[in-house]
Amino acid sequence: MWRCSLSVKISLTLKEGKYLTFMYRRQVEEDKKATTTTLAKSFKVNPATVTETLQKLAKKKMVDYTRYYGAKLTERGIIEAQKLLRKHRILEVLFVKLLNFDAESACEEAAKIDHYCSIDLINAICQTYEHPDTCPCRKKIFRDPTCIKGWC
Amino acid sequence: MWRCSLSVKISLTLKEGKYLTFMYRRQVEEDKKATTTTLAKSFKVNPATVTETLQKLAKKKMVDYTRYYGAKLTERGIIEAQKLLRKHRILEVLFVKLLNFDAESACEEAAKIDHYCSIDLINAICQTYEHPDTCPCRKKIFRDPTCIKGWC
DNA sequence: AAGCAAGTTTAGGGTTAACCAAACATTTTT
DNA sequence: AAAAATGTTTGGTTAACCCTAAACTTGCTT
Repeated sequence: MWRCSLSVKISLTLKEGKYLTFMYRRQVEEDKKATTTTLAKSFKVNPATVTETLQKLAKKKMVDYTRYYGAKLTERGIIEAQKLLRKHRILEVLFVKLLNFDAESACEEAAKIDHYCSIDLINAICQTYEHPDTCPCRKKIFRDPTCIKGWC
Repeated sequence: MWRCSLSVKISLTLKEGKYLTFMYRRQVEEDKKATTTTLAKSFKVNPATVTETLQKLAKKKMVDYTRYYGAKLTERGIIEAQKLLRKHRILEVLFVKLLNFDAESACEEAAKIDHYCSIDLINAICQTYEHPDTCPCRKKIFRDPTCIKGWC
């Protein structure tokens, strides 16, 4: 949830968020393109559904979408994806460190709730675990400037 | 998510779950009735919406609903409400003990995600905190028979 | 360069979960 | 027994998902 220059609140639906993080992993972390078909297979939906969601994300300025070519995350899209991935990965850290979950279960459980967790909650966990910079499977956890390290 | 005798999966929507726990607190913990108006005010919705939801809960055998009289949780409704309240309160324990949240913030954060948390996750937290029997505001946390205490 | 296959989009739907307003029905209160 | 309060029905709306089938691009192949 953020505001653009004209103070219009824009928020992402659950699936939109999932698409964004999926695209981020592909585009930024793996330098591969996420095609309509890739997304469709991955989310087990009809390609038409992917196109629809991509167009919605384009309306929200999260991706640059070109018909038949594909979609690329915008600056905003990248920021949102990083926020979501941060939530996801901080939760994974919690589940592994506190509950001794293996990385895979941690990921599954995190995926169920990451979208619904507030930033405050995530920041509190982040602080408790001393601002970890990687998740259990070594992927990067992005910094949130409002989540400040204690000055000790 | 459970099955009735004919193996038909029945699950509760987010709001249905919220109604159930609200009614439980009223009916069982406070011995007051939850009227349509009470629910409508509490959830800030039109009374018509409450009636609709109550009827859906009745179809799912979670409440006994009588027009103009009101609704009472059934045995199943009580069980479901207890499961949900258990999730909610275990999360509260986590947030207070691990993150030093105050009881109120813990409740708010728990409310955002309790519905989406799996039983496995909740049980793991429950075990980590040694099967607490009360939440931060002293309300009862119900036992889940599948959440076994370590035999040490 | 033309044609075809693979991939993608459009068009037109469908479902479910939440809502609401207004008219109507029932209780309760006075 | 009216009036007031409360509850329900009716007939919508919106948003988030999803789908099939037909039409369209694009790029590859010959």
